Amino acid sequence: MHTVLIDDDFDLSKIAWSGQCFRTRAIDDIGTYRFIAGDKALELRQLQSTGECGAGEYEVSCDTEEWDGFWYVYFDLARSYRAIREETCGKSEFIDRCINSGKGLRVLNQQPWEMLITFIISQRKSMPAIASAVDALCKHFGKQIPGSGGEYAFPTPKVLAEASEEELKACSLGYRVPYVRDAAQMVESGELQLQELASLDDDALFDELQRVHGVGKKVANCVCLFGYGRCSAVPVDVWIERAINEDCAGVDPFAQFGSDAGIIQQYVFYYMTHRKQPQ
DNA sequence: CACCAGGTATACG
DNA sequence: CGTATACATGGT
Repeated sequence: MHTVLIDDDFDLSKIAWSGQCFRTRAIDDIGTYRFIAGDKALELRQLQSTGECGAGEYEVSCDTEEWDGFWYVYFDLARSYRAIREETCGKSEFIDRCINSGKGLRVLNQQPWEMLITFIISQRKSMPAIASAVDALCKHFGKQIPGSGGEYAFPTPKVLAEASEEELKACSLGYRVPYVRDAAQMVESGELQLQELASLDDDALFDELQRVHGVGKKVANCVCLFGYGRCSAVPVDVWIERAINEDCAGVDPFAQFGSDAGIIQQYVFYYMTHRKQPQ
């Protein structure tokens, strides 16, 4: 338990409900959030604000070593989101509106395995439904995380590869059960080496991921962006499609942002899913 | 209680 | 090649 100073955009609420991590919880009513990644859990809250967009002092539940070695990377704190906001400002009225609404967002660096399974599950599910299915999967198949307040780690490839169809079905995976099993078996057998894929270029990584049954363009892009830090990857789902068609006159607004396109996509996704207006 | 959800595989023409 | 359709199940 110690405090850290974060000198950049960092809005826990926006990060938590931005559709990239589904195991986050609001712990109390004073702004404490719990994030779970792999076999680690972290609680944190803002103590003091020193700037806009959530910059300031935060109390974190881990030690300095774990913060510097893991969570600093997880929260992508080496990147200046303020700089990205400033650089992109003024290029598009719509994008400006999205970024303004999502100020404080960050794109998290999560684990490829967890992203692969989570986004296979995500297809044709609402965000609350994704969260409950992933939760059920972790409770059924994950190890308890000591001192985490009863949280479970994300299950290993081995455990999911050996799980029965009935056990997986009990986690509300529906027709995705064979997808999850196949993915787990490919990883467990070594047919798909997630660690090795990190050395591939963006296009090769994108193609390799789609060898998995149930992984198409959208899920592959999510894994590239959220699991491998490929910030040029733009997952296009119904919300982004809607933004392109209804707010951008059918013209893709992301390509112009090059290696930051995936980050801009996240602001747009946040805007589209949080704006008060029935489409 | 219909309707839709951070899509994809498969079957057509 | 492009377009149409089935898919399981939970939130709202």
